[in-house]
Amino acid sequence: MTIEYAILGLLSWKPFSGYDLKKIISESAIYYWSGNNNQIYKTLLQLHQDGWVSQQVINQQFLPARKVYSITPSGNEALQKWLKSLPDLPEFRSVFLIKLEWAELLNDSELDDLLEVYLQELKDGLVIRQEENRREIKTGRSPRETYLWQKIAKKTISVFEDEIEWVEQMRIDLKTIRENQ
Amino acid sequence: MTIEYAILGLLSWKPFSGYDLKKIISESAIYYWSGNNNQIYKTLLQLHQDGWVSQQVINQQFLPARKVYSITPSGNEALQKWLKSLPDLPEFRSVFLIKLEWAELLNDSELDDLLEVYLQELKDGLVIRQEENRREIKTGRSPRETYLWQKIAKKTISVFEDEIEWVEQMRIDLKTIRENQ
DNA sequence: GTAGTCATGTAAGACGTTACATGATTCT
DNA sequence: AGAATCATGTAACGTCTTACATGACTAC
Repeated sequence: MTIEYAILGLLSWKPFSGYDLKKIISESAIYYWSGNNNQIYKTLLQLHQDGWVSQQVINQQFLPARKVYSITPSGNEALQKWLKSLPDLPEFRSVFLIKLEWAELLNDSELDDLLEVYLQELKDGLVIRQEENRREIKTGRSPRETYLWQKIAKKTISVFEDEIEWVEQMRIDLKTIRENQ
Repeated sequence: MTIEYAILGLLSWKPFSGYDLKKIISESAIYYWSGNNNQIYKTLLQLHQDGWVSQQVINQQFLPARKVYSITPSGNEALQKWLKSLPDLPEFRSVFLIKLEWAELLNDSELDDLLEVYLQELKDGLVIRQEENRREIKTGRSPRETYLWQKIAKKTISVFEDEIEWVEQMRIDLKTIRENQ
């Protein structure tokens, strides 16, 4: 389970409640999970049972009690071990690519429509990601960390920028192919 | 279920057996599923029940019977409808990015090791993808399709190339950050 | 009064992977 | 002798999402 370590990593930075984590995970592009309650609250229970996090219940006047989790020394050890473990290759999952593969079943204008709609979605998605990054210009605990965090942020937007460029080039090329027929 | 349509798309190209599909899906980068038996054989059963594919049993001398599936007119209709439907945004899932976010817990040489190992994995992965593309230089049924198929193939390798470049730039930058301290 | 935020949690189901099971042939 | 290929399928399990459930406060 990698969400286990994703949460552990966040708690190594600051203590958070399940509710906080849910927000972070559902709003950040690098955390590719939906950020649903079930997964987060169950994972926190698991982490607590493993002794990797400790829980502090904070009662509130008119609101439900907050359960704030902090990383423990053994949790930190587990996180370190994971950080040093063999990294996984990234996965680029594009259902659009699968659609494109069978685009021969579409006529020229249908394909154009598909590309246009996709392009618009990408551009909207890019704006959302750019706003997400602007909202939190995170300063790290060291120049090295600040650099890495900026590099991560830039990566999430460059994936979209590259995809937009790729589609735009495709539209140009398709026009040329049609003219040469 | 998108694997349903992924299989339907392949069958719109040529008839295939479950065994054939398993191979294609597990070896191709754009089909991001593992290509396990369970999923494929169950999906084919489903597609057959829906009347989207037809089955032809081919008995063989010393080998188990092959069940070859072909797309039906209603399957083709369903596929067309799917092709024209709203495309999903691509997902870039990188566990490495989550690791990098907490790399502050590693010292300089540990981070260097992580980057080096990751880079090596990426380079190995790139070679595998390049070989995959070289194995089948697919010619489409039209210049348009040939172009699209090449564009898809190039995309699967450019994702890796971009990632390699990104990591290499990071190594250079990290060296500079250390020297300026 | 309707929707959103804060805050927890559970139930049901969809989706995906690993591993098991069979059995003959062919390659090293 | 052992492993790989061809070819089907099932069982068990892990992961992930959607939807349900509660309840007070706040903003429009």
